[in-house]
Amino acid sequence: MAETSTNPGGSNPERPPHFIEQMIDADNAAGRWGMWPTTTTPRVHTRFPPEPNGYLHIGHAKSICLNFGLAKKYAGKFNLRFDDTNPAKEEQEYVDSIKRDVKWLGGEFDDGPNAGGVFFASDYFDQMYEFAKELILKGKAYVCELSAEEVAKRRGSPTVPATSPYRDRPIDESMRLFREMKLGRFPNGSKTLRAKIDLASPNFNLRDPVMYRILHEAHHNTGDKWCLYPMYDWAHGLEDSLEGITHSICTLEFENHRPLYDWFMNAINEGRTPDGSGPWGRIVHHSQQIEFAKLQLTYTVLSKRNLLRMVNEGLVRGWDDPRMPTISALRRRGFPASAIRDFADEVGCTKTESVIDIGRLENAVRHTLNKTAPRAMGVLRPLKVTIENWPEGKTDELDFVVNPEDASAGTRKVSFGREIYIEQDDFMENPPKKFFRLAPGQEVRLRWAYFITCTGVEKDAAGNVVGVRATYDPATRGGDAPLGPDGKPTKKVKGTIHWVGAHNAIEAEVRLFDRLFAAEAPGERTGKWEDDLNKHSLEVVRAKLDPALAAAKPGETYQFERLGYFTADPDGAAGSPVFCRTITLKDTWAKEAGREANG
RNA sequence: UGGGGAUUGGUGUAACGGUAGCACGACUGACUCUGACUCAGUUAGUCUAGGUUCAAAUCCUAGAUCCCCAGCCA
Repeated sequence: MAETSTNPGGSNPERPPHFIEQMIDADNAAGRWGMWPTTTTPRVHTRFPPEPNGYLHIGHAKSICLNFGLAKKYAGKFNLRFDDTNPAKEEQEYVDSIKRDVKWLGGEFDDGPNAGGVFFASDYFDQMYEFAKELILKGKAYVCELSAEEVAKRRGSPTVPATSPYRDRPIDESMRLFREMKLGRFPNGSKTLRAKIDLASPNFNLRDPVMYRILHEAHHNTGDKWCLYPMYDWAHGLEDSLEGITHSICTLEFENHRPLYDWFMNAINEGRTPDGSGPWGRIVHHSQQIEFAKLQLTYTVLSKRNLLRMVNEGLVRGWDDPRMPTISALRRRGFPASAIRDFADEVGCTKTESVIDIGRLENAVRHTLNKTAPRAMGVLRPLKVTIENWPEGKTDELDFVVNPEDASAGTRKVSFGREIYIEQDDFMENPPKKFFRLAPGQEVRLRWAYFITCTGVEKDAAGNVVGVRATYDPATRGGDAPLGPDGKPTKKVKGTIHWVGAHNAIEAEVRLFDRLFAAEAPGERTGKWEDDLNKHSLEVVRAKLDPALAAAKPGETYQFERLGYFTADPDGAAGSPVFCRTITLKDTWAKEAGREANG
C-alpha cells in the first residue's frame, strides 16, 4: 500500500522550532560542532540508543522520530546504537526486533542520506577499558572492595556524606587490581571500579559512582570475552564521543546524570591537547546531553518492565498483540508508520511532563488512512434482508467507488441480489426520531445500489428480529433517485447504509479491539494497573464481507465503509482472511444515541 | 529535612519585555450516496501573592503544586 504523509520526515516545516531545534540553530550559528568534511553544512549527528532488553513501544517512537527527524532536518546523520552494557538482560531477539521497528518507522540508520550506521556499545569495550585505566592513572578512579550492601549502607543521606575505605588506595594498586578484575580472578560483586568525585555531593550520582562491575556472564555480542562490564554513566558519553554524536538526546530522568556525563568527559580530556602533544594525546569529542520529556499516553501503560509482564503472564497474546502499545503491535494492527510520525511531530518536544490523549494517536491514524485506504463493504453483525420484488436468482453488478478521496483508485463491481445482509445496528423496529436508517415503512439507500423500503419484520419464537423484508425501487439503480423536470432528484433519503450480497459474501473472522485499559491512568485508583485492565478489549465476530476481500494480503488496510479501518492479519490464510479492526470511524450517531439513552 | 527539573484554555503546544496565537477535543451550522471526510463559526488559558516597568506569560522576591535522584539497571 502506498504511504503518504503531510510531513514524510516527521518534521513539519510550518511548526515553530522546539527547544532542541533552537539549541541546534544556536550551535550551528556559533559553529560549535564544525562542518561535515568538504561541506559548509554544520554537523548535526544524533542517535537512538536502546537497550536490547525488550520490544520498542510508542514512547520510543517519539524518540526515534525526534532523533531521526533532526538528522534529516539539518542534513546530518542518525545512528542506531544498542546500549548493551548489561549481558544479564539483553537478547538477540530484541536486537532483531528493534532494527526492524526503527527501520519500519523510517529511521534510516544503515541506508539513505542520513544513515549514520548501526553500532553496539559492546564494540567499544576495549576502548572504554583503556580510558578507564587512564582515569586510574590520573588518580580519578579507584578499585573499591565494598560489597553492594556495604556501599548502600555507607551511601549517606542528602546531608550526610558517603564513605569508602578504599578511596585513597595507591594508584598502582588500583591498576593491578583492575587488570586482575578483567582477567577474571574475582567473583561477581567482590570489586568495582569507582570514579573519585565527591562523596558529599547532594547529587548522589557524583558520590563516587561505579564505572565497572564484575559479571561472569556471556554477552549476546562479545560472548565470554568479558567478565567486567561498564555502567551506563561511564559508557554512554564514551559511545557518543567515539561516534561523534553532537546532540545526545535522552529523557528527563537523566538530567541528574548530566553533571556526571560531563565530569567523565572532562576527566578524560584533562591533560589532553588539541594537537595530541603531551602524555595523554588528543582531546576527545564531548557531545552535549539534552533531556526532553518522554511520551505518556492515556489508557496506556508504557514501560518495558510492565509490557514484559503482560506478555509473560499471558494478559495479551504476545509482544505484537494488536492491543499492545509496541511498535510491532501497532504495525500488525495497521497503524501506518507515517501516521505515527505525524503524531510524534504533533505532540511536540518539551521538558514539560504531559500526558497525551490516546485519541490524538487514533486521529492521526484515521487522518492518514482516510486518504489511502481502499473502501469495501462488510457486515460485522449480519441481519438478512429479503427484497420481495427482486426476482429469485437474479443478480445485478453495480459500480463501487474504491476510494472517494482518491479518484485514481477507480471503481470496481459489487453484486446485488434478492437476499442481502445489513448491519443489525442499521435496523430498528421502533426507531427514535432522528434514526435515518432502516425501519418499518422507512426508505434508505443501499450504498451504490438501490433505495429500499422496509415492508415487514421476521421474528423467532422469542420475539427477536431475525430478518427483514423490503421492496426496492428500480428507478434508483446505482443509488441515485431519478431527476425530475426541474433537474433535481425526485426524492431524497436521509440514510445510506452498507450491505453485502448473501449470494456471494465471504465469511471471515474479524477481531474488534478496544483499549487494553479501562482507566485513563491505569493503576491510579488502586496502585495496580492490572485492576484497570479492560475485560472487553477483544471481541471476535464472524462477519460477512465483500468477496473482493478474500484476496487481501496480511498488512493491507481497508476501510469497511461506515465502520472503520481493518487490516488483514497474518493469522489469516489465502482465501480465508482474518481482519483486525485498526480503528473505528468517528460515530456521531453513537454519541447522540448514547446521550439520549442517558437522559 | 539536600539536589535537579517543570507549571499558559479540557488536552498538547507557541510567545524569548510590546495585540496571549496554533492544533486537537467539545459545541453550532454547511456539505454529503460513508451520521465518515471536508468547510465555517463558537467555546475556553498565563499556579499564587507581592514588586520593577509606560508596558510582564516573559524580569525580581516569596510561596504553592507536580516529577526525578541514595542499583554493582538503563
